[in-house]
Amino acid sequence: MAGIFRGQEERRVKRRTSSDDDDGSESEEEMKRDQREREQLEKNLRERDAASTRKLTEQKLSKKEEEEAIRRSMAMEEDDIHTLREVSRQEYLKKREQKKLEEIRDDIEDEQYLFEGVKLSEKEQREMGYKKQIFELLKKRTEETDDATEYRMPDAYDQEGGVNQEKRFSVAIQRYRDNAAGEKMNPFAEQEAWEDHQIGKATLKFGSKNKKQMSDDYQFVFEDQIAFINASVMDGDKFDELQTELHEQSEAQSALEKLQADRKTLPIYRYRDELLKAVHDHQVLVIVGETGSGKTTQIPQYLHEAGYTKRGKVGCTQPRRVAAMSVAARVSQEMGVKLGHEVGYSIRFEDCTSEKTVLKYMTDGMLLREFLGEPDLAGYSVVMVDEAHERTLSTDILFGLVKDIARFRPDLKLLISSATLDAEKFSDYFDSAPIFKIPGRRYPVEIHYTKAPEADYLDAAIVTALQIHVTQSPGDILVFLTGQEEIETAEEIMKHRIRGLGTKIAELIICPIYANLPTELQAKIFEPTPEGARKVVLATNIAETSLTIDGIKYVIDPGFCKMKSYNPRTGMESLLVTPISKASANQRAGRSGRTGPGKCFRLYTAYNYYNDLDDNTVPEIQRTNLANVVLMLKSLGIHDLLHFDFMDPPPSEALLKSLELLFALSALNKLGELTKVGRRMAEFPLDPMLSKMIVASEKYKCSDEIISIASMLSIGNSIFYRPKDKQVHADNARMNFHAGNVGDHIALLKVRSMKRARDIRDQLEGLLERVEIELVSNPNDFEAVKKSITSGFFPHSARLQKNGSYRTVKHPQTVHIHPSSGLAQVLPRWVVYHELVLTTKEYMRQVTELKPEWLVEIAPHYYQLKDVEDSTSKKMPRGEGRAS
DNA sequence: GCGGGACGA
Repeated sequence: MAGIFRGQEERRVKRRTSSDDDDGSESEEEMKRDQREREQLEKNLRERDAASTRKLTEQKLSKKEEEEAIRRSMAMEEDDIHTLREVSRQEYLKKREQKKLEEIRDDIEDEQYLFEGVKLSEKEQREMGYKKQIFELLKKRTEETDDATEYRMPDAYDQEGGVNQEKRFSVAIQRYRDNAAGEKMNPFAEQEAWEDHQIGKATLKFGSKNKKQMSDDYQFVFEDQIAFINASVMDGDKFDELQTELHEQSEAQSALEKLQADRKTLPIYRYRDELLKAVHDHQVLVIVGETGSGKTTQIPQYLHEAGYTKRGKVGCTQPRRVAAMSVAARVSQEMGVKLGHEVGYSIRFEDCTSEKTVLKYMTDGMLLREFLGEPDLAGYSVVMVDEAHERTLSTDILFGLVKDIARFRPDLKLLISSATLDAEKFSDYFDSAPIFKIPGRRYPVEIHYTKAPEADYLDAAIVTALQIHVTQSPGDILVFLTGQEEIETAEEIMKHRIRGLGTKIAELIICPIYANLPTELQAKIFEPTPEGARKVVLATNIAETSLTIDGIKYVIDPGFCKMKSYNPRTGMESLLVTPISKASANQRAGRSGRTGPGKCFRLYTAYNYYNDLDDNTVPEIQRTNLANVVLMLKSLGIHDLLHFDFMDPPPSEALLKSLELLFALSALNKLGELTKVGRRMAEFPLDPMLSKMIVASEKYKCSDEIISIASMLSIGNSIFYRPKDKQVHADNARMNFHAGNVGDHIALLKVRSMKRARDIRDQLEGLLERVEIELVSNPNDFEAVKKSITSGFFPHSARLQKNGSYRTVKHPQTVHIHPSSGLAQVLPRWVVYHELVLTTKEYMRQVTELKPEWLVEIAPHYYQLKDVEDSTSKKMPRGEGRAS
């Protein structure tokens, strides 16, 4: 059974909450060790700085080269923050370089052999010349850097029995510094960009036209070759002036001073005073900060330095937990304070803050929760909504709320940070707030479009990947696909084709990645590519924002993703393969330009891009079930939801549907006011139907079982990992839980081993106490459990029809039991379901049998006797499918 | 006969 369950092992850091746990009580030994570590670190840094200064003077870097070196060192900042799992980059870069060298040498040899006696055109001769030139340059550099740079093996910072947080972040920071130092020594930084460009150009030409086709081995790949047009270049951001502070400070005395010096090299540093003035003059400010500008780490510090934290905290929201954690860690290092003291973070299950905390990083959903306890955010003097362009459900609601409180709290400053495209829109929404632009640092990305539309994008993506592998210079490939199944198919086809090509091409390592993949398999994509090989990462949208993979130089973008859409009328959710937006396409392209110039191959035409794609993705708030949003807003005292100031209002039908549901659950009274039940429900960070189920469990004395079920239901369907090759095995394992056909909800009770579910359960247990519900276990009374479930889910009832399908009772539509359900073969006469999904059919997921009379008993306001009178019962054999 | 991705005092 192991391996079937997806171990949701998020890296959890030990809580270090209260301020009193280390000030006085830190043991002497620890202090000594800390001291030793600090000294060692400082010593290392001094040595490195000295070496780098020497090197720099020797090489007499031109201003431009220096600029390039800084740019490179900065580009790594974000990566370090985002990928703590990163292994030593230095080593990887070295290998990559050697690989490049060998490949070019081989290329030159091959070509000399192949073109012997063939008359080359002038252009071809010139390209050959470039290659030889590049080869010489690379050779020279490899020899030089070999003795100049020290390579370090990755530190193991995950120890058994817990994660040493200090160690872990210090490793990340150290690595960041190593890279910065290492890159500064590279006198060929600028050269390399040119080389990459030229290599790409040269090999593309040779590969597709002449050389490779002469060899039969490559025929297969090139039979169905796809023609691309290089239509545009997404420019790297330029910054006009060079900042020399970094080098002036290179003899810095301590690690902290060095960090401070590094801060000054960020693009944002030059705008510091201007920014502070703008914040002083305006209450709301829209900040456009490109990737790598340092806005997330620096702005809160600037505000702190300017004294804003004297009046209250500076809060900065992130859409993702890891981002909140790692940014906070970085900032605490820069400020030289312990994480959780002056700088802290707050995410679900983990509050790493104390009374001292003045800079607080948190997930956007967390700030939303804080609103419930502190509707005016009195504790904050500044709120910064970062990555606002991602438009998560939580940010959209935050917008409305902060805009509202800003009106009666003139001392509260709001910073909204977004990408370029949306800035105007944000500004308009916040009453024409000024826009403050900060340039970032990014490498140029060449965009290629197909000449003609591709009918089969999956096949086209595979062909393109192989095409790149054979013809383009080293650098890993990232392919965006829509889902697990597609990724598995692509992996199979690719493996098959590679086998067909035998050993004539370099090794191609295929790495699938999607959220449902077990963590240990996910780690594969972060392993550095071995020498002589190339990695191709087949990813879902997860790689678009949530994780950063190093070494990606080519991106293949078929232009599709799966998107959730919600039909408020039927209450049905579905995942549709939809064309992506322009914003999304650009985000994808940008993934190739993180560590060097990159290329993006779009499997659609330039015409498609400009005319068929939407500018922005439809914000989540317009395509989701709003029941818990409505409950939350109601409990914040916002009554007129239809006129609430949403930036992009959700369809009113969705709002009305949610209000109707909350009324049915008796969370709202007839006037639309929150009831006592509703107030208790709002305490739970769950869907209202689940909250209601918990609240109702008090009456049926089975709260213990119910919160287990609720936590399992709320983590959704990602429990069962079901890889293609082990489907049968996985299904058998799952069926074991359904022994006795007790219904899907109760079957969940038997699955207790998942960490995330446990976390949620623990949280819910705490909340039970808060709303004064006793934790009572009643393990053998399934009827009580089922009645509790029914109390929350009675609007989701369905009745069996003669043909084996079901019909929902209240808003009649035909549905089916999902094949993964334990009741799929049993077909009870009456069921409640957790959710409706539209996939190949209209399915009810998570189904439990119920007695129709319960509906009238539990929800007399919702069901009348005539609704549940079994008109078909006379035609059906008695007793069959009757509730037990 | 079946899964985009985040997120929650």
